[in-house]
Amino acid sequence: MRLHLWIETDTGLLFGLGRALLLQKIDQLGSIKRAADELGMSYRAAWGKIRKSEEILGEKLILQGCSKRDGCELTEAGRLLMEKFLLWYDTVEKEALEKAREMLPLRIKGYSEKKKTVD
Amino acid sequence: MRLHLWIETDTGLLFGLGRALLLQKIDQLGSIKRAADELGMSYRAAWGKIRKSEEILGEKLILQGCSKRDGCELTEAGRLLMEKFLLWYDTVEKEALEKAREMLPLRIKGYSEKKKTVD
DNA sequence: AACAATTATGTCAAAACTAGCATAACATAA
DNA sequence: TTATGTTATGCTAGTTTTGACATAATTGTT
Repeated sequence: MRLHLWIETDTGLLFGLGRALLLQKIDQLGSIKRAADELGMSYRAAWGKIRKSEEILGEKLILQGCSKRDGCELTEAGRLLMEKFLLWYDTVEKEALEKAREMLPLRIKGYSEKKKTVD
Repeated sequence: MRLHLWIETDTGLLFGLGRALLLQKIDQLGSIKRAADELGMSYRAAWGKIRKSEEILGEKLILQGCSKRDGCELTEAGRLLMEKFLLWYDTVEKEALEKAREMLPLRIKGYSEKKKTVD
């Protein structure tokens, strides 16, 4: 059993674990392309997701105009959001699952803790 | 700012606020049809959603074979799940939003608390 | 028995979303 | 200055999800 959890603002934001992990990978690898490859998605998809998030947040998450030969990196805001979000997500997910165990009448089968890539 | 939050098990369950509120309405009104109307969805859609949840849960949520003239009502399991889920959701959402305010670097605009129909 | 309201489902179109192709532009290395 | 890898973006086809239509079957009312 696991949670799907994301944030949405009035303006329609949609920022969830997927985006955060993508930003994390970009940060680690210094390239949208390589991050996309490693996460098994197309560059187009990765780029599109980030763009949409930026659009709604009204803030750049990725440095533009950075080297077009060697990749790209996050903006300060991007890195901050990514880090904080992952922290928040971890906390909330843990609590929510715990509470679910206490409060919900669900026969929980395997209880497969999703392996987290948040190291 | 608000949360999207639902539960998914290994078998693919997908039970979220929408389902819970639907069950709640059915419980209140004693009819899938009337609940669907009131929630602005088609009977077909409402029925389908419930069916899918039942299927994956392996448990009836709605009494079948009940009057086809005057409506239907929840099973014991259905009512229990609905009630507990709404409680759980409320708790988790509140905590998550609070933590978000503390932890996340998001400029929260209107902070429109979603009006809850959980009375 | 005839009628009305509702459950229960199949089906098929429509709409939303996703994936992938194509391509321009550009920066850096050689 | 040519080659390569990447950012950046439009567009289209394919897939998945959702929604509406049709229609039995059933049950209570009159």
